[in-house]
Amino acid sequence: MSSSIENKCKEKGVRLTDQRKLIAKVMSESENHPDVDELHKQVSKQDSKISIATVYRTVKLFEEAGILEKHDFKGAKARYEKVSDEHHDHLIDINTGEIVEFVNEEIEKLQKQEAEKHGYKLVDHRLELYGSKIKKK
Amino acid sequence: MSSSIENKCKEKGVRLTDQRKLIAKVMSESENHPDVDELHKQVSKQDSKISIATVYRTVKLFEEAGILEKHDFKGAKARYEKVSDEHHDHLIDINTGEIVEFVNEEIEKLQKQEAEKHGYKLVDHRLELYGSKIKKK
DNA sequence: ATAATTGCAAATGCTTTGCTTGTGA
DNA sequence: TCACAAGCAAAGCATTTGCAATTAT
Repeated sequence: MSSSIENKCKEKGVRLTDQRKLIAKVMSESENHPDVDELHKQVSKQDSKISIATVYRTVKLFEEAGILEKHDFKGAKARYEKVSDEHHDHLIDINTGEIVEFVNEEIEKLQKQEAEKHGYKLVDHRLELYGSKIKKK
Repeated sequence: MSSSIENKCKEKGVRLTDQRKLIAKVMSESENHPDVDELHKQVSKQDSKISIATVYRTVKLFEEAGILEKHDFKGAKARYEKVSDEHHDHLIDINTGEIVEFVNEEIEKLQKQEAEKHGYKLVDHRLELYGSKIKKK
């Protein structure tokens, strides 16, 4: 069966090679925003010949096609996730690197207002929260 | 006379060399969040022998001493600004790279709440707005 | 005096690219 | 078929680092 990302490739007319199908599959199933190295490690399990250059080229291609989203979190390598229907921001665990996704309409609205206040149309934004787990007693 | 950053260096026991004094002076007077290359270009006007490596080492040192703040805005090289008394976030003009600083207590509060909602103590955050100027008619 | 700092060039880490061979539509 | 993609190694870019010479305290 074809992965959700593979389907998006078909919709967008992105040519499907074995390598791309594999990367699409791994990213479709991934829940943890892998970086390129991790992704390469994963796909290598199924195709030991796949080159890291191909992984780089593919994530870039998918990003430009609006299929993957790239994140440059503080002090870390670029990480990728599949684009989802609704926008969300990220809360990053500074101890484990674990990521929690969240949606906060109130903040979204205030951002737009803030930009307008300065005479700007809000085109894009980046909101990242960095925190440490509060331990339960 | 000594610049504001130079004074901070004295307070924090950071050894002052001619190169550091110069970088301190330029950054103290700078209003536009320069990247390392721009900064190197500026200081080179007064000391043509200063090395880019020294500029890199110095901004890093100043950052670790809490004197400068580093920003990795989307798709650009690292830019630096002097640490100011009150925290602020940034609105970046996607056409010119110009930066508008803003403070929004409401958003700050909501960020803290959002983190807590997920069981995290908010330790740090990054909020960047990217926009384009609305032209007046 | 002497531990820290500089300048230089080489090394690094991540990412991109040129080129030749291979392949999907 | 044949424009496009893959693999490899080399190149690119921002940044860091080893080392010998220099300097601040």
